[in-house]
Amino acid sequence: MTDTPRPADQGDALDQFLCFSVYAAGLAFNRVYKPLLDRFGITYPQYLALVALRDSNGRTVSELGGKLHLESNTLTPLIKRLEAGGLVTRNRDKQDERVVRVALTDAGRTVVDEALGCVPAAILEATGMQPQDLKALNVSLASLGSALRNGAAASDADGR
Amino acid sequence: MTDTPRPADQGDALDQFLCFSVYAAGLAFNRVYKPLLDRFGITYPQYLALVALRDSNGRTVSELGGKLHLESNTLTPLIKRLEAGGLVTRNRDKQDERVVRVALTDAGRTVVDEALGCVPAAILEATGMQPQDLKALNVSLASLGSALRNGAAASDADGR
DNA sequence: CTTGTTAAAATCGTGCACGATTCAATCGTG
DNA sequence: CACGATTGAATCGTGCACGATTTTAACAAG
Repeated sequence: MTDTPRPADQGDALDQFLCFSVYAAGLAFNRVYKPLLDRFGITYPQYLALVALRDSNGRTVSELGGKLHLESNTLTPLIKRLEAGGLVTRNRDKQDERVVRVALTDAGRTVVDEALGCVPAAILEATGMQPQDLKALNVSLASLGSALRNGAAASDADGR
Repeated sequence: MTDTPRPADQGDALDQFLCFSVYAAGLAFNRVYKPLLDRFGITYPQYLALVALRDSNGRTVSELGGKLHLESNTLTPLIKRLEAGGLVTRNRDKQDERVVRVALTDAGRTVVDEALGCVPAAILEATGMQPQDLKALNVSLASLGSALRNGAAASDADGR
């Protein structure tokens, strides 16, 4: 533990790629979250969806997708699994039968609240970083993400 | 286009989560990479694997996994797809028949070199950020990633 | 009312990521 | 040499992410 005798992950071309750091950090987050969320019987994307629903319950699949940056082809099965677990309900909107509104059940709200009560603190500790550093990193990454999303649209509108 | 008239992705709890910024940035990177890599017939993880191989050809599956932070259950099928595409070869080591050595073919090397010739520049442009800012972000993220990986190991050795 | 169009969600096929397990080769010790 | 333990890779089942397509509902002329 005092030394990591694996000199293999330094100095390679991959380490110069920001995209790889993002990719690897995503994998690492997933692995830290997994044992924490297993106790609630949910996965990491499901956790994100539940947190999004907590903020604005009864949103449509599209609206949820807008927050999570996912389409219905990914969200529909995920939400159905949450429904099968009794954490959310899915109901067609009476005014517009095309849209499906997703809402937390009482059990679902309990799970999110309990998870939010302990998971973020555990994650914070796992990062070993100061809250203000994490916040700064969060701001940079959020702006990177929206640049990548808008940039793709811009090059479409641009000239191709 | 000058403005993004969707007020839906600001101010939510998710936006306060660093893990979500990492997750969303990863999705966004994937979407920018996809059309760029489609022309070479490879996926984003396959691209990362080829770049890793370019640095140290003939590495074992485990060594490659050490660089990419992946296990054989993920790498084996990925490498077999690269082999099916004629980009790498897989050979059992003569000294130790347990290990499989993966090497770029000439076609594979050509693909990586051509991809590296144009893709990184396109990605840089898509981020719309200055190289030094990206570099700083890369350093922060790399340290976050290794903290998350070591933190898990530390809590293993720590009190359990 | 009918027909063409748009919009939201769902469905399908492929590839990734991972926990758990299996299989074969190597090694360690007797 | 033998045999239990370890190691490296592969296999299997589940869930995610995505492109492409389909289905159903709403809407807009005519």
